[in-house]
Amino acid sequence: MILIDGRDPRPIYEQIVEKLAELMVCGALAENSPMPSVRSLAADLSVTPNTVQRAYAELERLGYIVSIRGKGSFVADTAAIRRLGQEKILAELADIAVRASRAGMEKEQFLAGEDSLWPENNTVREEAQ
Amino acid sequence: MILIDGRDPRPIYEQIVEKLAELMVCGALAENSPMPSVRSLAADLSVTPNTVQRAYAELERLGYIVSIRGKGSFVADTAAIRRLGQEKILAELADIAVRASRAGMEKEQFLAGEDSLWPENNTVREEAQ
Amino acid sequence: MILIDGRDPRPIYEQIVEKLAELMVCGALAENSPMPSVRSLAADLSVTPNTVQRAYAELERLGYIVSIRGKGSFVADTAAIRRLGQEKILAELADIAVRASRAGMEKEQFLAGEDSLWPENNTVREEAQ
Amino acid sequence: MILIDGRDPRPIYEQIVEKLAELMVCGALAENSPMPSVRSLAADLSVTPNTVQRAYAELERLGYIVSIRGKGSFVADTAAIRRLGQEKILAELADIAVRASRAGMEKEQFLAGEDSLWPENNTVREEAQ
DNA sequence: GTGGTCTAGACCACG
DNA sequence: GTGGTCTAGACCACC
Repeated sequence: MILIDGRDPRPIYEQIVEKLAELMVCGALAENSPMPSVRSLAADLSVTPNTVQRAYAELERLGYIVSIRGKGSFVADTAAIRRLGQEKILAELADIAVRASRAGMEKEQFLAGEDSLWPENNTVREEAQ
Repeated sequence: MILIDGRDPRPIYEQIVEKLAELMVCGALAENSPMPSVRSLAADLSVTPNTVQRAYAELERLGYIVSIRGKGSFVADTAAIRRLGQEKILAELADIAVRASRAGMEKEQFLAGEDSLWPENNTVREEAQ
Repeated sequence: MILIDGRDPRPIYEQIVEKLAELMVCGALAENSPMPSVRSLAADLSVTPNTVQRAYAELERLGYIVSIRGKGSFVADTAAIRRLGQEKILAELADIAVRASRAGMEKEQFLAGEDSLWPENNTVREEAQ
Repeated sequence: MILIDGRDPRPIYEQIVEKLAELMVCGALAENSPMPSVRSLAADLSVTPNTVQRAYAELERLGYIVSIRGKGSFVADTAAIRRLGQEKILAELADIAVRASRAGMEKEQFLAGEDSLWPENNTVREEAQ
């Protein structure tokens, strides 16, 4: 389902949070559907349940899931999650735009790169990797 | 010259690296111009020279500066640095694009947001927030 | 009659206890009147009878109801319950007062806030929020 | 400095958070003053450093302290903390007021109790306990 | 020295 | 079975 990268400098629980959040934003995890249990996901990832627990706690704090003691964890309102995700992406985009500007890129150059990088184009190009 | 943010979770030396790299990408630090000495910069930032030293080492590893024993540190080939910076930005842009696509954003929506976020536009529009 | 909040971190049985206790303190459940049977309330709330059973046990321990084997559960002496509830509230009030004092609030400020927060006032004032 | 209560049903780390937050709201911990280190406080309280660590993480998330890797943890802007604390107290007061109202208390009764419970009065009365 | 993460195991309350 | 807390000990990066 998801994979953790030992070379990634970020803590494991944070990688789990990001991967799972992405799956929800993509719509791969439907609203109200049950998350894998803390223990089972921990076994799958070969990490201690404690670490998964921490990731789930973070996800709940961010409003991505709700955890119910004795019943399990469930993904929360998907529409809100997608909205949050899109806002986050636009914020990152704003940041990258000012950095591009300071790096001396022209607006047209940026938009062009932007245009050609959109995934639907990539599928047409069929590049390796 | 540059300022350290105590609330930033990243290590201090990394903040220094990023700030200095940005100054080079912007062109604020000209090619071959001498970097401030480790000790003077450390005094300016009120950090231990050890930390600045580490930042300089990282900058040299990244190819942003060259250190010459007994003479000091100098900013390296600016054009190459800018090129590197722009490539890095495009890579990040590609990543953001696929995530936006997966989050259900339309290409037009993305490009529009992109267009309006470009810094020079923002200064011109001056909309009420 | 009462509703369970899935997002409430407290255990379900505790929510049931609180809701029922409130109904008694309000006077909505008259003295000696029969409580709904464990099974019927469980069906109403869509929880397992086990959970309601636990709530009733807690209510009996607190002196809010008396259970008579083979006959059912009945609400206990209402006057005493109300008195208990009021004492509990005053105790909480005392705690809040010392904390407010330590937080640097003036007595007048506290009493004023107190005055304006009384429910009957709120309905009368109807200020724009 | 602070004491944890084994009979308190709340988790230990939460008790620590509350106690420390209170000390800051009271002004007992001055702005920018260093918090005890995770390990030393853990030793004082006879709990594992992990538990104190969690409490500190929560305090940082709430904006009460800032933790700097390799340097220690420091109490944040005291004025803002006090303001937050006072708002929290007023919120609790509002809650308790509606409960008192529902419990059949008269507004005058509530305000009177309120008035006599203010700590400055207590010091005059010099009651035991 | 500091804060932060992780492990391996245990216990608890809940449903 | 579930989520949640805690322990005892380890390791890491940073200053």
